[in-house]
Amino acid sequence: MATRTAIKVSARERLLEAADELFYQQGVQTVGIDRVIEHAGVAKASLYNTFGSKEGLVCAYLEQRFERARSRIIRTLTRFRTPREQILGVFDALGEAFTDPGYNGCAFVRASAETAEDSAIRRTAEHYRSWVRELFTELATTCGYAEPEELARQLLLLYDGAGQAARMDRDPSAATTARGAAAALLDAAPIVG
Amino acid sequence: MATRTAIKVSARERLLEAADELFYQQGVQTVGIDRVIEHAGVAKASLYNTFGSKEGLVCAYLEQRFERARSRIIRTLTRFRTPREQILGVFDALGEAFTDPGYNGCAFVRASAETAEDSAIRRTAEHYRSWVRELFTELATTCGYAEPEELARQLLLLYDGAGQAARMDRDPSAATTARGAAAALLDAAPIVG
DNA sequence: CGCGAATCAGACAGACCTGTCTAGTATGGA
DNA sequence: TCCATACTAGACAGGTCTGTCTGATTCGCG
Repeated sequence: MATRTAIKVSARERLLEAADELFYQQGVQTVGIDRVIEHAGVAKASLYNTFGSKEGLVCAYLEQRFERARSRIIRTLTRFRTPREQILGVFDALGEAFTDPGYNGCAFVRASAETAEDSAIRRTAEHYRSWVRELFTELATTCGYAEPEELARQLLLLYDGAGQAARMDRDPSAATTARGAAAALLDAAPIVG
Repeated sequence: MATRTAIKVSARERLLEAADELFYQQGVQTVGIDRVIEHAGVAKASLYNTFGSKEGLVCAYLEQRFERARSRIIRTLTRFRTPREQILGVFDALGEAFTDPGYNGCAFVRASAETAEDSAIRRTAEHYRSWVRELFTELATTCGYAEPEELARQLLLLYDGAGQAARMDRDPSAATTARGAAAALLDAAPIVG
């Protein structure tokens, strides 16, 4: 092996892990650089050499979250065959995430809420958001619904709302509630032809 | 008149107005005390005499928001007669709020996202949230639905999700989308007896 | 061995934060 | 006229923040 990565974890990886824990639990504004490097056991210079700035670290943290969320959802989708089951499966994946005792809401929504209008952080959050929307749109199109975009928008409302409720009410069953509502919307939506 | 309030606006009112603009647009963590008092044209001592701390000011700002949101919703409800129309009317009131060019998401959600777990700010946000949920529950009960609590939870998901979408996608039509989804849920939900 | 890259430890600058305190000013009512 | 109340202006303390910089140390690799 080239650089014994199995034994010694790189500063980059330790920083990302610490950022994930601290930023997600306590918020990207509340947590300072010093807390992150202390938790990671890494020198401050390493952080600035690797990520350039705090904003760079926050974006890397969000991108890592995005990759994980995406692979979790895609993995769930493979368990179902029909697009209708797959749409509802997205809410199952959400429910899985909610059962994590450390669940603290959608990382992208929260980071965006803490950040100014035109930042790179906002753009990263929007990237995730449009991915979910397009996923719903594709699945709804495959189902043969007459207005897949509008249906996808409705499903996204449930998706967002479930994350909100799970956090603010500390109630993981919000995913089940959202799943039930989604099923009702799918039943009610007009099919093409 | 006792203290000529018509001519000179009190420090308290000016502070609340400045807090509303700055905290809502830019976030309660981002905006510092100095910016608030400068924008209000008020001495720092007046802030601490009136509200005790920054947290006190933030809570007062949120309570003012709560009162305004509540009266806006109640005003909208009086325009409709049946409880079903009133449920959908809540989403009309939401749409009104979204058309404000300064709309920047649900103030309670955002303040909560920026704040630690056990703060008075969180409690104020939860207060608002439970009010909305109870309103939906009462209206759903009056409609005669078999499971008004579950239906109210579903409607709250749409309510939350609409605020989220309106902010992140800068799309006021999220209220219309949510209204349409709510109508579908009302049509699909079982009636008692 | 010796080089170079990665990393560590921590001082430092400069800005901003909340909250306290002193001192001065305006004004309405007794 | 005098006093209480409400307010203004701003210095100050003590802390935290981001980001830079210096110098030492580790370690894989030729």
